Amino acid sequence: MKITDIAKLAKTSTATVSRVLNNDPRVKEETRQRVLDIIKKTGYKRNTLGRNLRKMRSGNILAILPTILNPIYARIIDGVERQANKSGYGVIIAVSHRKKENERKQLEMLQTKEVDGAITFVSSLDEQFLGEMAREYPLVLCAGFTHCENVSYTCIDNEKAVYDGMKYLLSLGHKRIACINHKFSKVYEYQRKMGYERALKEARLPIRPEYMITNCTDFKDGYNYTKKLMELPEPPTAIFAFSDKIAAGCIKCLNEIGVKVGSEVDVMGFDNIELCEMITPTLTTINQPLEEMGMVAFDMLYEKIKNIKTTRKAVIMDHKLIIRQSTRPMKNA
Amino acid sequence: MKITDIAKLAKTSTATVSRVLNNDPRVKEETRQRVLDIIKKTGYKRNTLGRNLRKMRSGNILAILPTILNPIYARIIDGVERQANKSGYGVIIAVSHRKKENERKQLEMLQTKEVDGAITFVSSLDEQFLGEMAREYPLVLCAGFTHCENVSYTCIDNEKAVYDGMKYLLSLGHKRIACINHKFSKVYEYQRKMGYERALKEARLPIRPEYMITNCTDFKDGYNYTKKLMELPEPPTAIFAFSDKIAAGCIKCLNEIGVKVGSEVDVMGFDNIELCEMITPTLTTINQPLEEMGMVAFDMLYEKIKNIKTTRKAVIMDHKLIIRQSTRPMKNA
DNA sequence: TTGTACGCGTTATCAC
DNA sequence: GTGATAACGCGTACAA
Repeated sequence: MKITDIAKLAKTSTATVSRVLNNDPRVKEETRQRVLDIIKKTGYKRNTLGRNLRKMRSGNILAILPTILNPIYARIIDGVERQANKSGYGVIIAVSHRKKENERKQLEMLQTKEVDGAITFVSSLDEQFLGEMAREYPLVLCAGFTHCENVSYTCIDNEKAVYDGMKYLLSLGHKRIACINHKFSKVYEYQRKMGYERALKEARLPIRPEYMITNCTDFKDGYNYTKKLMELPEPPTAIFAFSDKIAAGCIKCLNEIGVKVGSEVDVMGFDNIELCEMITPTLTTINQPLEEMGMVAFDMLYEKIKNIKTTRKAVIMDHKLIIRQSTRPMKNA
Repeated sequence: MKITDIAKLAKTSTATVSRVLNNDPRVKEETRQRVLDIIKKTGYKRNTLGRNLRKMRSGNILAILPTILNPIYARIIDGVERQANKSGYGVIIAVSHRKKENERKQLEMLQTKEVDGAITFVSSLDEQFLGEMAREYPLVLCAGFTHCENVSYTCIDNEKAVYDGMKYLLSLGHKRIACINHKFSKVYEYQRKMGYERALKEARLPIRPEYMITNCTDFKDGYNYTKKLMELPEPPTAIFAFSDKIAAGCIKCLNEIGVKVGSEVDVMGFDNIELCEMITPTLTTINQPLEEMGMVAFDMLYEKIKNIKTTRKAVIMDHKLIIRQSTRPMKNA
């Protein structure tokens, strides 16, 4: 059943049927009804494949995730999907597993017109390549920072977020604060490090390399590094982990070696995922507005799809300190 | 740049170019090279829109999720995506938010040829409607059970899974075991209830309605219901929650009211999500092979896409008891 | 081994 | 308001 069949049955032309389907106002009410009747009677559904070819668009966008198992990305996608849905776009997810070749191949879907635009996250591709793609195709970076012209992006101010977290820990009376950073050499990791160091400098406290853990990916790493930190001659009195899962690893470790979290040693996370409320003690953290970032990312992409000439945009979202049980004023402060 | 341009530049026909693009062996090596050279030189990429119309397929499948925020679905999608990727299919995600109208509209994408097949999860649609769609289009149910002809499905044996969990708890010496079931009136919830009751009957223990909580959705509910359970004149000595998040709520509550989990009261979850290892004590649970279920679901769908006439299939996956710290032999057993 | 010619289903243009 | 017709880019049956 195709548009020509409907036209014949309604004794009109394909053009008119198409107009009805697209709510073109210049169709006589009587004709419209006749066509709609036939459509209803036959159960005709328009074939999107033909439509897409004619309009030279796919109606889908691509979201390239490093992994979907991290709830952070799930939440961002939730925002993207919600917003895309409103504009009638479908969201195709592609998992890069942080492999350059995968991401490259996935971005090719822009060139083959399989998707009308793409949202990428912490990218493993060089900025040059990204920039070249963005010159020709709608491309947006979400939850990350880029120097690239043409690539719009949205993220929080990571330097300030960590700085604010540190200020809070310092205000509790901590003098020995460790931080645990991620593994992948991304701009935001550098920015977080800077925030950590700035806060210490302003407080006239030393920056101790043994307190600055890097190459930490997940829960298990958080657990292991915490053990090492606590074995130092002068262990820290607070640990600021730059992800909640890592912080959960810290807490797990401290619980096991009998150190009271939230009195003897404070722990702070980053992201504010569901987990924070589930562990004991509950986890103080920095909130990232992930759903909103996803929504903003889609909106920026949509704008680019509608008019590729729009200039690049940066939307910096607000972070927020969420205080829970894992941090408390020091007794001897 | 389209296929005709390449044909002209390579001094051949569009048919031959198309053959080269599709690795048709009956092209002279010399011609093939000439075409490939031009393709490389011009950076030509084939337009998928034209191709899709011609082949009357979209190259995408749809995954209709109740929500993407539950890590369970994220893990299933991981399996689906992985497998789809191998076959060159894209995965479009659509979130139904458990709304009938949403799900219905999303399934329409099959009729409009926007997707070549669909995987649905715990569906809120009546079986009749699902069955009708499945007669015409490739449709698969993942992590759920259905009576529908035409709808292939994959899931674990939920009755036996709960039964096995109960047998384990009984073997530890428990005589008063509560269970906390979900909210949505799905077949699998009924099956789990049956498993719970069968185990009690076989052990000649009474089935106490006050120990059978229902309408429990998430962490917070688990927390609240546990409080109520422990306020009973005869509180249970073990709680079997039919989701890990709910179980985490139980543990949280017990921790707070000073009841030792894993000695005074045992707690058991369901699903084996990451969380189980992160909380204290770690959570005994029933593992569902979620990634594998996603992979199987895609494979079944793929088979249907290739040949819609294939008969309906059911793949029952193995569950597994994972023992951790939240359960232990009772002292006085 | 290659080329010609047509059709996939829709929308846009133009003429009426 | 409406209808005829030409694209959109590709794949393939058929002929050579």
